Amino acid sequence: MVARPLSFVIEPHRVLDPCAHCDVRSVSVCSAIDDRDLNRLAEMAEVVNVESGRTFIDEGEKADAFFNITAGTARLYKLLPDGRRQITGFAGVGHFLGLAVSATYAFSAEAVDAVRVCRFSRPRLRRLLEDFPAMEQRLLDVAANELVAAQEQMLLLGRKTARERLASFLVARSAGSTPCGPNQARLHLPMGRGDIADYLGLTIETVSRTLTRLKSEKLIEIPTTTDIVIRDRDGLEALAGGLN
Amino acid sequence: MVARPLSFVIEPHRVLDPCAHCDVRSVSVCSAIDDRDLNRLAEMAEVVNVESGRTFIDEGEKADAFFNITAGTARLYKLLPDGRRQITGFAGVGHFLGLAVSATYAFSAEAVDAVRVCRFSRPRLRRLLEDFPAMEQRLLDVAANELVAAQEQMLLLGRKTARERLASFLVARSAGSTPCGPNQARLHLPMGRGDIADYLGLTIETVSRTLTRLKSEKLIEIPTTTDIVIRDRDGLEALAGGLN
DNA sequence: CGTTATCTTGACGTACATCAAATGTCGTGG
DNA sequence: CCACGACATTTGATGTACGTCAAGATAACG
Repeated sequence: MVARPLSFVIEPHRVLDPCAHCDVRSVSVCSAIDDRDLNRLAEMAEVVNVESGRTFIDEGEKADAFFNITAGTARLYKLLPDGRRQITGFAGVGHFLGLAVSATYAFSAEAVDAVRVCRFSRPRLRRLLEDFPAMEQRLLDVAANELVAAQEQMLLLGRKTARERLASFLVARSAGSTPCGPNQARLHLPMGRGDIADYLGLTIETVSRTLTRLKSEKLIEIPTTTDIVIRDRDGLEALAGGLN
Repeated sequence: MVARPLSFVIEPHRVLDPCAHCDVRSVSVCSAIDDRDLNRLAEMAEVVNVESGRTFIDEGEKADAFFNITAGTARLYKLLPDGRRQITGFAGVGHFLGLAVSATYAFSAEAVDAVRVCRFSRPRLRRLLEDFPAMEQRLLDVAANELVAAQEQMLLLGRKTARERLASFLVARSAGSTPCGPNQARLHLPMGRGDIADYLGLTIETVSRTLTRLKSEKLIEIPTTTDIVIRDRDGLEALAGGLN
């Protein structure tokens, strides 16, 4: 596979008023725009498909666009010169990316699986925001929520044990997943162990060992590497919160 | 020292139009409000003095106010039930606090030294924001900047060594401090070793040891425990960035 | 100028990292 | 369908950076 300058496929709009038919709008910042103004949003949006593993935001590059994820999951990360990586978050459907004041991106983003994004040019979105304060307010809410999540993650990275980190990760992921029985849930992990490790500030080996330990303690089951069943949600939550 | 329900002193405004004479306005979000509208801001602001060590925001409590720091430094932190503490940031003059969507505060805030804050009731500030989109935009910028800082801190907590953490901390603190010679700077640390430890995800002992090591390596000097001189800013920055 | 909190230094322990190998998973082609 | 190779995950043996426990040394304070 050869790296090419333009590494993703751009799909020109084929339908009229694509935003009106967007099934992701309800969970994204776009819901702040009224139905009758959707065409203004649509004409500046560009649908981009990013295949698994491809980078679509590069830390340090000129930040000329915002992104809204409409399918798949992306990992957001920062690197140290020697290759150490910290994943700062996983961005799923409805997630808004690129909220930077600076002229360059502060992080990189890569597709974990097949990702589709709506791409907005920065200056055009800026202008849109001036006309639609509701959208700006919505963005402020999003940013405030991310800030809260970031603080929670700092607590995890700075003060929790490996076991507590994994428990926290699974509990957080289980929010909005299919509950299968009382005190239980089944969840799918699109990212590999390496991603989980770099998200939790651990190594692959420690993640693996800790998961098998949680399994032996009957807190979880691991039917496949990418699917995990929470057997004892309360126990896991207690662990995540620092008890035990 | 007995804890009392109302643990800080409220100073009623004595001057007319206090915001107009506020020497902190230029570095705070309040600068987004036009001179002629300042009275609207002033009538909802309340100056509060918080003495050293006092808590003025309690994680989990009802979030009924925003704060703007006008003097001193506060530590923002989260606790685990067994007492483990992670300081998520130090808030200095001009810093805006309380940007939470949720009904309760996501963190606690304590005065490191003597702190003075402007306190705004939440509903009233919300109404003000509706009338002044410039203020809202300013808040969005603030939030975006904090998000960038939070991601940087996640990289620090998840992937940097103790030596790199201290170097990063000192370099970050030296931004905007008095430069005393080329490649040098003098900086004051209002917080103790325990605060630094809880901010960097380390223990007091490791912070102390690492500082003395940086001193022995001629990267810094430690004239007093609360004042540090950076002798080799480039070396410290390289270390902070993960080189060496 | 004692008293107490904070900081530093030392000796030792441990949770997690590192290194290494075995096992499992999945796509590809015979 | 099965054999093969590439890669991800698990498991094991060992190392180490940082934590813990315990004194001293400084600094802060009445």
